[in-house]
Amino acid sequence: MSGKTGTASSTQTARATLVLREMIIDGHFRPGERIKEIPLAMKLNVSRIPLRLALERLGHEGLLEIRPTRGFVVQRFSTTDIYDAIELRGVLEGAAARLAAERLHDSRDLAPLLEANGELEALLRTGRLSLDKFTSYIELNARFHAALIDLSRSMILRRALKQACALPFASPSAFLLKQHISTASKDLFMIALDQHHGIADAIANREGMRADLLAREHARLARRNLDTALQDRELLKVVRGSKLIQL
Amino acid sequence: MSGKTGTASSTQTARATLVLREMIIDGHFRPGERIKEIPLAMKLNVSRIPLRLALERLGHEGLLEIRPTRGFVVQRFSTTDIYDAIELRGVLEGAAARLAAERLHDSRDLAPLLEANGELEALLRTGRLSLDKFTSYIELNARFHAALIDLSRSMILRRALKQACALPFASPSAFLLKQHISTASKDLFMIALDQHHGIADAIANREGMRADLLAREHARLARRNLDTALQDRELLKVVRGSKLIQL
DNA sequence: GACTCCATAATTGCATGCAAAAAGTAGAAC
DNA sequence: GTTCTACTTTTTGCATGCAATTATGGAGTC
Repeated sequence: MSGKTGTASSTQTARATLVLREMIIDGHFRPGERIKEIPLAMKLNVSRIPLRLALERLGHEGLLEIRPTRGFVVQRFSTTDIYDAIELRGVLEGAAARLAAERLHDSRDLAPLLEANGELEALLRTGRLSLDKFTSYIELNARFHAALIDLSRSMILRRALKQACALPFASPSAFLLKQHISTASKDLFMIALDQHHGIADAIANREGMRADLLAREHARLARRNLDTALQDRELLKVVRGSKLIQL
Repeated sequence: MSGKTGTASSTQTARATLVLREMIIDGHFRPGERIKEIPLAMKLNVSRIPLRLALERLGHEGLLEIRPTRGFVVQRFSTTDIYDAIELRGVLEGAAARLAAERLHDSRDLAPLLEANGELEALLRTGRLSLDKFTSYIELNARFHAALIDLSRSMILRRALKQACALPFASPSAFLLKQHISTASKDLFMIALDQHHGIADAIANREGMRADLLAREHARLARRNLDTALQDRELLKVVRGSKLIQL
């Protein structure tokens, strides 16, 4: 009668964190709402201890506000917050790109970055984007960004970037929507890829400043996508975490 | 017989977090050492639940590494990590300064920043630095940095900066040591103050780029202090968190 | 009608004990 | 001498129940 409800994960805490994160992002709670442990624990079929740990984690991720001895409250985000979260990612990825340029020893280390770019290029060349190509795109894009932070060789920066990307609308693929495929957005993919090439080139030439600026500008592409989404209410509905945004 | 051992704080978790943080920073554990809950709980006079929560928090601060279902391990830092942590703070404060410049509406909002600078100036003018003047310096310096992040009007950036400064050697006053007072370091204080003025001036004139670069360079002063400390083993011993550094 | 104060209800904080998983250990087979 | 395996020990994960804290509602007072 316990937690055999399908979602297989090693511990109750991990399970609760996963489920609760999705619930919050999907808007099952009102922003500003205080979360009550006991009813929620019953709903999630876990006891209060793992639930508490899950709440704590989501608090550190930024989805919940931690009020000592007074529970957890669902965080509220303004559009400015979202701009700032994207800008923050840009600043951090910019720093990573600069460090990558400054710390590059062997140009062979660039391989993962160049590979991701190569595959992205191949993907975009093959005519229209289908749905599964879109999925591949997201995955390859993630690989590029992972390779970039690897090149920075900075544990500190990696931690900070991971933290920044924990917010659902801050990740590199936050505003890449299936719905965009058919519209006039292939241009944006090409621009993004060009920026990828630029970043790789800058790092290869040890042009730290250029790499920094390009990476920042690259992040601002997400901002443009956000603007598109914000103008179209229907589109905004499918954006992950949009329920947490108060316009 | 319970936790009436003096250290008054609202909850067991808060108490445990406080004490444990100091223990880790003071080097009561070896970097890389796995922390065992039960003995530690007995040592701290708390049960395992609040201890677990404290461990979790310190994990998110970056002092501990979280290994799911395999406990917590004391984080190990290289000198590069410390440089990176300082650089990260510089990048974030730079972004804050730039946003402050871009978002400044009313120049009267600069008051807290200018006030802190004014008092710092007065403090440095009055002859030699005594010990309590040094304490005031640290406090005023903190006020300046708090005012800066306030001016950025960015909750996101504030969160990120707070997270970055959680590491003991990343905070703005990390390498300001009592031991520095008498040595040839008044110059550094004056340089720091000059940078403060420059940042305030840049913000007042809405020169975002200048504010950004000055704030970054300002953070690098900490790096210089770090270099001084690294060259002198005796000095390094009194640096907060130095036991976590493996040379 | 607003305010204070108190009683009651709701909610979080925590200790204990047990179960499950991981780490460590010894012995046997190769 | 090495590797695999079974067993023991250690350690983490979690549910329950109780204590302490905080919110709530209502009576009394100004």
